[in-house]
This record gives sequence, C-alpha cells and structure tokens, in this order.
Amino acid sequence: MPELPEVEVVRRGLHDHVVGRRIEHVEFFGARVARRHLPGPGDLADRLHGNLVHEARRRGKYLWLVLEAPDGHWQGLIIHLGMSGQLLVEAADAARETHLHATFDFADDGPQLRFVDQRTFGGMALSELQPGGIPARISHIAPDPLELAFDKGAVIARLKVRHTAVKRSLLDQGLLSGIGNIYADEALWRAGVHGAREAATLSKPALGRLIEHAREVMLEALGHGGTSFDSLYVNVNGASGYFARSLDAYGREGRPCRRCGTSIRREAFMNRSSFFCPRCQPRPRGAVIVLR
DNA sequence: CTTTTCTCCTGTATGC
DNA sequence: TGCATACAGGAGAAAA
Repeated sequence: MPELPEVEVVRRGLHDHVVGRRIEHVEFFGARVARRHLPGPGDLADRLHGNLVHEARRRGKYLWLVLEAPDGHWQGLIIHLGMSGQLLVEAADAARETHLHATFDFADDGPQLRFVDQRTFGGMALSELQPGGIPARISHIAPDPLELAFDKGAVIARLKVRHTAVKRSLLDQGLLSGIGNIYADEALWRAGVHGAREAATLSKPALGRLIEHAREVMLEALGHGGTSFDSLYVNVNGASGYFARSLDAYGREGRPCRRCGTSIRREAFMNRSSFFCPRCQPRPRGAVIVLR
C-alpha cells in the first residue's frame, strides 16, 4: 500500500533511471490505467511520443514526470500507484508480468519503464502544469508534511473546525497529503490519540504533535526504503522496503504495545482496519463519533 | 459547504 | 476439492 514514503522511493528511482531520457514509444495494455485520459490510451501514447523527461516530482501519493513535448510544450504525466501499482525499470526483453499495463521505451539503448498493477486502482493522466509546477489536475491535493510549502499552522487551524474523526482527517488528502492507513495508525499511536476522537476536540498543541509524529514516522520509513508486507510494493528495481518490522501499531493485533505491553487491538473503522493500543489511546468518552 | 457512503479491482485467506 | 465470502484500501463521484 504505497503511501508517501513508498511513493518517494519510487520517485527517486524515476529520477535515477528515467529523468534525462526521451520517450520513444509507449504502449498500453487495456484501457484501465489510462481511464482518466478521456481520449483513450492510444491518444495518450501518441501524446507521449518524443517527450523529454526533465524531472520526477511528487506531492503526497501523487507522482508526475515533467515532460517537454517535441513542439516545446511542457506538461505533466501524473502517475498514481493506487493500492498495488509498481513502476519497474527492466530490460525490454524481460519476462512480461501478469498485470503489466504499460511499457515506456526510450530513444536510447537503456531499459524499459513498466507499469504493473494487480488491482488497477492506479492510473496515469496528462495535465497542464500550474505556475508553481503542480499539475492542474491535482490542485485539490494539499501539500504533504515533507514539503517546504507545508503550513502546519494552517492545517491545525483547519483541523480545529473539523467535526469528524481525527483519523478521517489525517487521511483527507485535501487537508494534508501523503498519509494512508498505515502511517495514520502509527502517528496516532505515537501521539497517544484514538483515531475516533473528534478532530476539533483536540488542543492545538496536541494536533501539532500529531502532525509532527506523522511527519517523523514517514521520514523514518523513507530511511528504511518504505513499508512492504508482500511483493506488491517495491522500488523500481523490484526490491522491498523493510520498515514493516518497525511498525508499532499497524498489523500488530494481539501483540504487546511496545510502550505499555497492553495487547494491540484491531477494529473496523471507516471500512478499514484500525490498530491501536487501548491503554495508550483511550477511546473518546461519550463516543460522539459513530464507529461502523 | 461539510461530511459520509459507494465503487472500482483481484489475489489471498478462511469457513463450510 | 470446490465454492462463497471477507479482506486489503486510495480516491473520486455521488449522496446526504
């Protein structure tokens, strides 16, 4: 499940292996991955032909390649990995993956870029670039906590008027981006806050600490190459990250809390699993937020 | 406007 | 062994 650290690892792979190269030929297998490009995959492939890759950028869980078309027009190719998307750099004659959706060949003798996605929640789309360099199509995605543009005070102010669960707010990519289910649970565990707490009921300092924990846990995960539970998340060379062994809450149901020894619990929340320590993260009194 | 629910997808695990 | 069901969950559309 690629979240910010995992996507950043992939971005660095694109920087190392794709930036500076000219796209020669793109092929899509099926229409699903290019579904957000309304004219269809054939049109998208045509529009990518001959583009020079200037940069690989990221905001939250979104990646984009900064491209210069043959006519001098600059544009962004947005790539989202969804749940199980992978970008792999491989020799053109390497064996075809089962869920291969796209191949990019370049105008050099170097390796191919492939998009492989089992669940096909991922996708690609072209977008104009706004003055700040952010693609217009993801202008609704808020800055992530690792960006210079991230304004912690502004995020705290918006959380203070949110009448919904604080975990739901952490997952809201329009409020702050990059956090998914794993790092939300980790940040909440570190902060000692139950995810069902109404965001507005937390003090500003407590909200600030929560955001800081989210930032720190994602930075640590990045330092370990990201979190992998299986072969679904890998870097462009197909290797897994090893932060999973450092997780304190996510996936640790029934195992002792590393802080107090209490058994970690798992509960369904927002149609997802939430892992928390019932002692360090007490359920909000009065339970204003409905769990389902 | 804010908040919640539904839907997309397929491999893996589990129960009967 | 086979079949049904639950689960993993990001994000956008639609509904409330």
